[in-house]
Formats: sequence, C-alpha cells, structure tokens
Amino acid sequence: MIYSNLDSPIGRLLLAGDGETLQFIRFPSGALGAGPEPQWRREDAPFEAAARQLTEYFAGERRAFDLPLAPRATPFQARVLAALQAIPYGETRSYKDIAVALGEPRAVRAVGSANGSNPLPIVIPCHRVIGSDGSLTGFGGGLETKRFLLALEAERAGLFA
Amino acid sequence: MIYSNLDSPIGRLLLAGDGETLQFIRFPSGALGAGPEPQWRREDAPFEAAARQLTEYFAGERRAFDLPLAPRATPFQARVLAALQAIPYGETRSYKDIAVALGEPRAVRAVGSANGSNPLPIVIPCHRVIGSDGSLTGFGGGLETKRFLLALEAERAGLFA
DNA sequence: CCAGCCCTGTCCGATTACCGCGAGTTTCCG
DNA sequence: CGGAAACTCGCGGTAATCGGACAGGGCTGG
Repeated sequence: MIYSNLDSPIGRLLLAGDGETLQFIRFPSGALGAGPEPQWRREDAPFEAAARQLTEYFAGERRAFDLPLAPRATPFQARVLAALQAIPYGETRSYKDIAVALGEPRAVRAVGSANGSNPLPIVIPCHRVIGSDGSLTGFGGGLETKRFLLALEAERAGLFA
Repeated sequence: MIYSNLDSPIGRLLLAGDGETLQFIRFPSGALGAGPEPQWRREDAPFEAAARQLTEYFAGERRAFDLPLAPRATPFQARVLAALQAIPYGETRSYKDIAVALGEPRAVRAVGSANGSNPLPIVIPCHRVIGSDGSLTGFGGGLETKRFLLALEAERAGLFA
C-alpha cells in the first residue's frame, strides 16, 4: 500500500492505494484523523491524476471524478456507495432517500453507518447526504468541512461550466 | 412475573409484579387494554395490600398509597414519575408545570410521552396532569376514566378525613 | 487439549417517525 | 373589533429498525 499527501482548502488530505487504484482518502488532521499506517510507503507519482482532479474540484472547476476506485466494502456498503455516486453535483439527498432508492426504506440507520464508513469521501460524495429535516448530522471530516463542500457546490452548481 | 385482578368502579384492573413489588397496572378492557402475558402466573395473595388500598381509594377513603413500587422507566421517565407523585390529592398540574418542575421548561411534549407510558396509573397519579388550558387531552384508560378520577378526588378533597 | 470456525447475542450508529404539549398566527364569525 | 377554533411549528425523548463489528460459547478436527 502506498500513499501521498495533498494540501487542500479543507486541510491536508491523505490519499492511499495500490498504485493502480485509489482505496482511501483520509483527513489526517482533526479529531479522529489518521495518518498513514507505519508499513505504508510514500510515493507521489501514482496519485498525480487524483491530486489534479481534487485540486480542480476544490477550485470549483470540476464536478465529476474520473479515477479508478477500489473501495473496500461489504455488499450492502457497496450498494450505498453506488447510490451516493448517483447524487448529482450541487444536490442533496436524505438518508431516507438513499434507503428508499436501495429498496430498503427502513434501513435508514444502516445507510448512516455505511455513509460513515465511506473510504473515499469527496470523490464518493457522502457529504451530499443530510437528515430528513435538513440537518447536517455528521461527517468524518467534521461538520464544518461538510458545510464547506456543500457551499462550494451550491455556489458553483448555478453556473454553467 | 405474577398477576392478579381487581374489580373497580372503572372496570377490571390487572395488577402485576414480582411478588414483592408492583410493576404494572393495566386496564384489560377498553381500546388499547392488554391482559396478562401468556407466561405470567396468576397469584392473588401478594397483591392483597395493593388491592385493599386501591379499593379504599375508590371508596374515597384513601388519598395516598403506601406500596412497594418498581416501575420500569428510563432515567427521564423516572424523573417525571417522581414529579407526578409530588402532586397532592385533589389537585392538578399542567404538562408544562411538570416540565418546569424538572428544570426543562421546553420538554413539555416529552413529559406528555412519559405520562403516557406510566406503568402504574392511579397509584402514580398521571391523571392529575392536564393541558395548560385545562383540557384533559389524554389518558391510557380513556378520558372518561380520567374525568371520573378527578371528580372523585375533587369531591373528597374538600372534606376532612 | 487446543486452535479455528460458526453461530448467537449485543451494542452501536452520520436516522426517522411518533406523541397524552404549548405558543403564536391566521381565519372566520358574530 | 373581539374571540374562538384551526393550523403550524418548535420542542424533547423513545421505540423501531437495519447492518456491521465484536465478544463469547460451543463444536469440530487435529
């Protein structure tokens, strides 16, 4: 497993993968932030494309990512991640919406858990999921970050690219 | 869990407990009335004191109960039940009054819920709680029963024992 | 006897819907 | 103009509900 760092408006990000695919994005700073595992090896080159696309995203110049992803997930989590990727840039859905979309309308809480274990925040837009009443309710990188991302998208969503 | 029955002016009551303490009082008849669970065992002797005191209460000859109670309750519910027991015979309080007494003036609705889940009606006088505007608003045994209990207490409260 | 392995029970969470209220506002009549 | 009834919204706590992670018990095979 190799990794690289990327400085962004929401702090330094840790990108990790196997050289071919992206498997983790983490927020090393912050409360529950975690750095690279000791046995990982730093190598920047394989993450060039990811870094560039993320930088463009933060600049408001990119709405969709085109990267080889390989999130580790249980079958249920994989379904949730797929549903997340179907949420358009600049829009939001409730946990309930996602549950319904999966055909399991009562699995709202399970959706919340799956969201919380999203290995690839930002690229897989778990930040576009909010409470049924519009509340933000939670985000691995901190609610402040979630708010920031939604504001960024909301501002840019109105514009034509 | 063992149980017994008691016929009263407001219908048959179901008393249940562990032989030492009283844990439930229910109205088996009526809309949402529920009888004993199948695995409970009927046994009258342990409920003699409770039955006697209730009978005296319905006769207007008793204003306070002296029984070992063991209601199952969440911490918040327990606080509410305690507040209920502090309401004197023949008087009433509003849900808001109770909320304020608990130091949580906005938890009016939560007080309503806790009231609704009172496992020991009559003995723990949830019937003495009414709406801020004086309306009766609800009672597990039916509003008719609530009215009856309040009328009984109002009539007797004026008299000296 | 011990190391797996599976099964079960339990707990936890980035949820939701419900409720025995209350206060403020609007509506509608007299 | 009142004043009452109907509506709306905010409020706090809980039960229901579903996956997943974990712990512990019992079983099996070596």
